[in-house]
Amino acid sequence: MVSASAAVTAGLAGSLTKTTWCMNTSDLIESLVAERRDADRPILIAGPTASGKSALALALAERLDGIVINADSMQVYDALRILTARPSLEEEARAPHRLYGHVPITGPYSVGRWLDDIAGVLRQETQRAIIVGGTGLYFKALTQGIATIPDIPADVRAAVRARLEADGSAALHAELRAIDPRAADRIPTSDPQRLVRALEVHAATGRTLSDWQADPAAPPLIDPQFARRIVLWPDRDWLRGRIDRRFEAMLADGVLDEVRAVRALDLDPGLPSFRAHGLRALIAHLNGEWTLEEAGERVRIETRQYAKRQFTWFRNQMADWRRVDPSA
RNA sequence: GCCCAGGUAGCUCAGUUGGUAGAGCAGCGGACUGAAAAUCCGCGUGUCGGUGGUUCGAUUCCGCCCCUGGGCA
Repeated sequence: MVSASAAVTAGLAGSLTKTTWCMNTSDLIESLVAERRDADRPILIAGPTASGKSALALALAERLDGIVINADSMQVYDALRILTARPSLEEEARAPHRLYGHVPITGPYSVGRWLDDIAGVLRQETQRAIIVGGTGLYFKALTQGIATIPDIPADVRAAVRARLEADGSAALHAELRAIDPRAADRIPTSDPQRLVRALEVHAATGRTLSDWQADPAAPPLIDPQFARRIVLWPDRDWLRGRIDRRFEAMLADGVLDEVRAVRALDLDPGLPSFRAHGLRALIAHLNGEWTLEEAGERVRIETRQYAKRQFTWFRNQMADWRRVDPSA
């Protein structure tokens, strides 16, 4: 008992070095509650989809009088509560929640907007910040900073995309090589998203993406050395079962009604919010193109593949975060 | 019981005029600086249903057997 909590304290103190040992979530909660002197340290909780992040964050918020702040790129959209597995109204009532569903589904959003949003929240709120989500890039920007590049006007973005369609990626890549050889070296012709990004930054600002990124970075909003950084690391098979069951729960909660309402808006399927797993598949089902069985299988596959990419990110980009096993 | 068509990678299939085989999907690994639930890169040994035979050599040809689907009784 004594030695266990001593080990926990030692582990927290040494969490900057590589942590290979795991603890379960209830031990984690007790250890964080026990460290009273560190009550101002933000808690960062990452983890693959369906690993139980939101429940852990809520439990910690209740115990520590904290505020739960979203770090998930899809849970920000207002019309997709069930599909993106956002906390329910009842859960949101148990502790303050910020940056959930605060963006219209029709709107653009990005890591930059999120950084602005969370900066505002951190400035205003005094309760302990518990930042939770699965979007690795958001945590990276939060703890390491990101180049300060102005917003690109929508018409510039549309123009570059139109030229990609018209001229093809090889032509655009050659163009990029002429203006920003460093970016051309690291961005493959086959990666349209990054190719377009590099070109639109230059078109809108007159500076190359590489130059912007070479600028000294602004200090990160959260000092990673100061924060408690936790990444949930469940067993893969356990997670697969959770993903399957979560989809069944979404159906029971009325996800088809939610998707039907979104479909009725007749939005552009190119919208960022349409990247939400299952949205296209369930719309296809509602249109009679797929059976529910087929759409469900698609959703489960998309979700599993995403979880795998998340593991890759966490393993290689968050190697020094403390791993906690929710399946233990 | 008879006839026909199939049994090849986890799944759906292609292929080898006899020299032990390859796609898509799934899966696994990796990258990641403003759409990141995105975008992109890499990874394919599997008793080629079983067993006998022909052959230098059979997954490929022949015999028998088993299984699946369809048809006839």
